[in-house]
Amino acid sequence: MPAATVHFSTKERILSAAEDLFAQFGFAGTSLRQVTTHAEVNIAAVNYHFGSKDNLINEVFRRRLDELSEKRLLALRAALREPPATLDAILAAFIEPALALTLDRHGGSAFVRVLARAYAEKNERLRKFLSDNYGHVLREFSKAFAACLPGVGKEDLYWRLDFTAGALTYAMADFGLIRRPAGATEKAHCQRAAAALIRFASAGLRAE
Amino acid sequence: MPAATVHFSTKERILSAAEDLFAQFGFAGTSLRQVTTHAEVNIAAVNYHFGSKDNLINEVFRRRLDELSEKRLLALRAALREPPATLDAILAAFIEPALALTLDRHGGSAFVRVLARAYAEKNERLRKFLSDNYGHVLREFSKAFAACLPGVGKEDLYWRLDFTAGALTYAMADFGLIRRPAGATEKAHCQRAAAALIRFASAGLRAE
DNA sequence: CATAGGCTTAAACGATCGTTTCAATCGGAT
DNA sequence: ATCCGATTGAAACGATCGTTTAAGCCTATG
Repeated sequence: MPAATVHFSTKERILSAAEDLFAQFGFAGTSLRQVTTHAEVNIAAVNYHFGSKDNLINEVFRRRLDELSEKRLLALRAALREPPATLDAILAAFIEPALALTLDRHGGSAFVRVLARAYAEKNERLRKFLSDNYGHVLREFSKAFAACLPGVGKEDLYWRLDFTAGALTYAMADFGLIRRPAGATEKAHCQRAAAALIRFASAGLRAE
Repeated sequence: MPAATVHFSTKERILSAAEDLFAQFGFAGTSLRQVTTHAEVNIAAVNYHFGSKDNLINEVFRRRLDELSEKRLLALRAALREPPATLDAILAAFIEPALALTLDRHGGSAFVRVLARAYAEKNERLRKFLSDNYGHVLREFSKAFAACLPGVGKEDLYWRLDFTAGALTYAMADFGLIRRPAGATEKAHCQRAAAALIRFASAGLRAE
C-alpha cells in the first residue's frame, strides 16, 4: 500500500460498498459477495463485523442518519429560536442537511437514493428500525410545521407533509444524476434544486 | 372446482400474484416460487407463459399501464378540448385514473405500489421498457403543463413536475394503507387524498 | 376412436444465496 | 521472544434461486 493512501477499516469499506450497491440494486438485489468484492474484503468479514445482512442494512442507515438527524434538529431549533420562524426556514432546516450529504465528497451521495429505496420498501423490520431510531425527528418537525400553518386542518397537514416528503425523497434520489446542465457544478446544481424544492413545498403546504 | 367459481386463466393468476408480491417485497425480493405458490400454479408455468422473470415483470406493468395511459390521455384531451384548460383539470386528468385503479375491486390497488418501486429502481432494462412504451404520455402532459404555466421558467418547470411526480407516487403508494379514519370508506378516503394532492401540487406548480 | 397441440406436471439442472467453520495471520502487551 | 485476542482467509454448509427437461393430461378436430 502506498504510504500516502489513507487507511479505511474493513468495516468502513464494507459500509461504503454496501451503500453504493444498495442504491443501485436494492437490498434484496445486492448480494454480500458483490459487497465484499467491491470492498475488497473477505466474504466472512460481513458476518464477523455485522452479524448478518439485515444488520448490515441497519448500520448503513445508522452511519448517515445519526449525523443527518442531529444536523436537522440543530437547524430546526436554531430557526425556531428567533421568531417569527418562517415555513421556508423550517423546510430549509430539513432539506439542506440532506443536501449537504449529497455534496460530501466522501460518499453520501448514494445514501439519499438508499433512503428513497427505504421509502418504497414495506420491509417491516427496516421500518421499525427507522421509526424507533429516527421517528422523533419527524415528530419534532411536524409540530413546527403545524405551528407555522394554523390555517391548515390536521388531516390536510398530514397529507401535505406526506406529499412534501415524497417530493423531497424522489427529487433527492435523482438530482445530481439527471439533467445537470453541462456548465454547472454539482454544488450549484444541488443548491438550485433545493431552492426550487423549498419554493414548491412551501407553496403547496400553504395552499388555499 | 365449484360450478359458480369464475375461471381465471393461469396467466392472469400469475400476473395478479406477481403484482401483489412485487408490491410487498420488490422484484428481486420476490421469488418465482412465491409467485406460483400464491397463484396455485406450477413453477414451470411462469417460463412457459412469460419466458422469464424479467418478462413477467414487464407484463405486470403492461397489463395495467396500457389501460391507465389511455384513460389519462383521454382525460387530458377532454380537459384541453374546452378552454381555458385549468391546471387543476390537467392534474386531475393525470391523478384520477390512477386513483380509479386503486379503487378497482379486482386487484389494482397493489399496482400503484409496484409503480412506486419502479420509480426507485435504477434497473436499466425496466426503465427502458417503461420509457419506450409509456414515455409519450408524460411528454404530452408536460406540454399541457407548460402551456398552463407560462410564468414558470423551463428549468423550474422540469423540477416542479419532478416534485409533483414524487409526491404523487409516494402518496399513492401509501394511502389506502395508512391513516384511513375508521369511519371512512376506502373510496371516500382516496378521493379526499386525491383532492388534497391536486390542491398541493397545483399551488406548488404555480409558486411565486 | 385416433391424433395432435396446448397446457400442466414432477423432477432436476447448475448457479448463487446468506451463513458458518476453522486454521492462518496479525499487532500489541507482557 | 512469547503469548493472546482480534481479525482475516479459504473452503464449505444447506437452502433457494431462475430455468429447463421430458413425460403426461386434456380437449378439440379429423
